Amino acid sequence: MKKLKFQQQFNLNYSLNCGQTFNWTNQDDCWYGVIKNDVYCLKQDDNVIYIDSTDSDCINTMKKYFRYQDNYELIISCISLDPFIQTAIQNFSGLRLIRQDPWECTLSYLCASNTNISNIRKMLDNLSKKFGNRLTFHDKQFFTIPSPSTLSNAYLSDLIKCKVGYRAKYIKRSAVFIDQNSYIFDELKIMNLINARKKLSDSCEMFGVGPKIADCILLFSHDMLDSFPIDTRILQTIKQYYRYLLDPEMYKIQNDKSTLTSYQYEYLSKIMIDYFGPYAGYAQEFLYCQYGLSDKFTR
DNA sequence: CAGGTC
DNA sequence: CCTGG
Repeated sequence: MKKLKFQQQFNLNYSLNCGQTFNWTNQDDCWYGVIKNDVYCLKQDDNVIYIDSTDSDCINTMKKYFRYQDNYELIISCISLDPFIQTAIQNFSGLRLIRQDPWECTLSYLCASNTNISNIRKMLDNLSKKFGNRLTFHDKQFFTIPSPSTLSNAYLSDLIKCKVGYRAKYIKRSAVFIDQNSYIFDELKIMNLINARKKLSDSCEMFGVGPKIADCILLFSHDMLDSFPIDTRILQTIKQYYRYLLDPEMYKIQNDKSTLTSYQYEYLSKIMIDYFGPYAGYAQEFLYCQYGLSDKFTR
């Protein structure tokens, strides 16, 4: 058992359970999760997390994963721009963005279209059980998230057995592409958000990745903290609390339930990033959680 | 109808 | 569109 003390605010539950990541489970008063080929068991006490893991370098892995180096207080002060987000920040104080592995993040969000969090968890769990490697820890079974090469060789029919539905072809095609072109993740890291999003969502090789999922991948696994993914919850939040930031012409266009056009998506994204600034992604996560309070929180 | 996309 | 509530 090792320990990691955070100098600034940190809340493990919020960070793992706010819909950024989908393969952690709370069992026996401990958060269990798999990252790459290792199992981690985490508990929090004050600002310390206790770590039990198969990873001998788990302290450093966790420092990276929970963005230990981020200046949390600075970030919070940068985004505390109005009473609504201030409430969200108070309600979820200690929530941190997580730095995920690019492929694991991509696969998770390929599963995330047009469904709910509990179903995303099930899809990922099914994929891991069927295609991942089995690990044993604390007498429990865990499974790694399957690699691009494994999934690129999978039969579509076996993917469909994992209950991913129409996403099976997205997963298969993206896995084939990433297996052959894993360098794309390194290329993205040195691009700016706009170009990186375009590269991901316009690429017909990354089938199933549109602007929203691209923004999630860039925020959660490419250190683009300005990325502000706009999903249904965030769209509702913008309409309710940030409508005054929008050009009235633009507001008129999206008053129904249909999906945003890419033009509308890019417009809204720009407005919100201009407003919240370089750490807009942190703001997005607080707003996402806050919406969960005012609604049936499925998890 | 749910953290969209083709 | 798949699928589950």
